[in-house]
Amino acid sequence: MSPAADNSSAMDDGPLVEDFGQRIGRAMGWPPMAGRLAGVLMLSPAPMTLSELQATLGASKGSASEMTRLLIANGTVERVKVPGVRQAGYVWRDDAWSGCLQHQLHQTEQLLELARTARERGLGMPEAQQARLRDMYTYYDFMVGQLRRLLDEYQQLHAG
Amino acid sequence: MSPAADNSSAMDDGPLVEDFGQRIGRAMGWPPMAGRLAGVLMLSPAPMTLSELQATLGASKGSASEMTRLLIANGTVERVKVPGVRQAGYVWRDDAWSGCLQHQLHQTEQLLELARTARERGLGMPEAQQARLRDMYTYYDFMVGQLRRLLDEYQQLHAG
DNA sequence: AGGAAAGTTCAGTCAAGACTGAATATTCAT
DNA sequence: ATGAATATTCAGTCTTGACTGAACTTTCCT
Repeated sequence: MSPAADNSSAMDDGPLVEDFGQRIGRAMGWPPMAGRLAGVLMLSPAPMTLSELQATLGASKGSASEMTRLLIANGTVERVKVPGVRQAGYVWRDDAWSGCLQHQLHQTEQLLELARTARERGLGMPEAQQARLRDMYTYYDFMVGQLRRLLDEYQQLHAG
Repeated sequence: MSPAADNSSAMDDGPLVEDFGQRIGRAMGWPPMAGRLAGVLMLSPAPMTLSELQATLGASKGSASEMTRLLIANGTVERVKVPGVRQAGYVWRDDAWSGCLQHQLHQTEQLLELARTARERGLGMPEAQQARLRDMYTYYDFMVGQLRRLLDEYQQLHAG
């Protein structure tokens, strides 16, 4: 956090952070800046304030704020407040990856929902087409069930 | 295919196809047009030619061509050729969804690779940061393993 | 072989969406 | 309560990437 935050040890993770940014960001469907932010926070030894993040990323205040909120919403970052210190700190969560998995599950659930309505709307169609829609439903149904299981399993492993 | 392809039964799946397009396309990281194409082919009773697709989608020739190739590369669509007929037909594959899962696995493998190099590059860092990079590696390692398993399992179920 | 139909490529145009920054709202030490 | 520090919002700008269409290459019937 502000007073003691000497990030000298993190010097020149730049390229690494950029890679993270581009690739994880894209994989998660985030804007690039969110990925870079994730990279920075993942490698920061201490919580960072908004303005430190802004400076490190070379981003605007608005961007830093919005991307931070996005990562919080996705469960990878946590906001910590120290009483007596005005500005909040942001940290990479220990259970960040379980948050990612949860996110993936959620997305898949949306598609299952889509498949369900599609199957219903397809009831008047010839059998061949209905079969296609049924396949889709079956697939997403399978995936949702399995991802739920994976999430459980991962959380078990990670609790110990 | 051309001569017999009377798509009248498919009339006004339009909205459904649009939904598919927007949502599946996005989920898979495809351009919207690829998603719409997937929707059209999934609901088509017979193989469709490039120009039929172009007309149905209201797209350009170039777009129809490139999006078709993209779906083929992703394993959801197949190109069928009938000798004596010049133009090729395009069909939604029966094992399309297993192709999607394969794609997801492949993407995750890329991230595992990223995590692996990150972990190596982080060897000089303080323990706390190394732990973060190890977590990331552990996560993707877990996911790759599990997705491989899921792919197997899904293919089993779908063979019968 | 010849050439017309089919398919691909890619430079250019256009639209979606990421980022900025200044205006606005909120917070909290005093 | 007050106001200075902190954070959010959003209209406008700029970047990225999707789509078009015409020029080019390939295919394969005759």
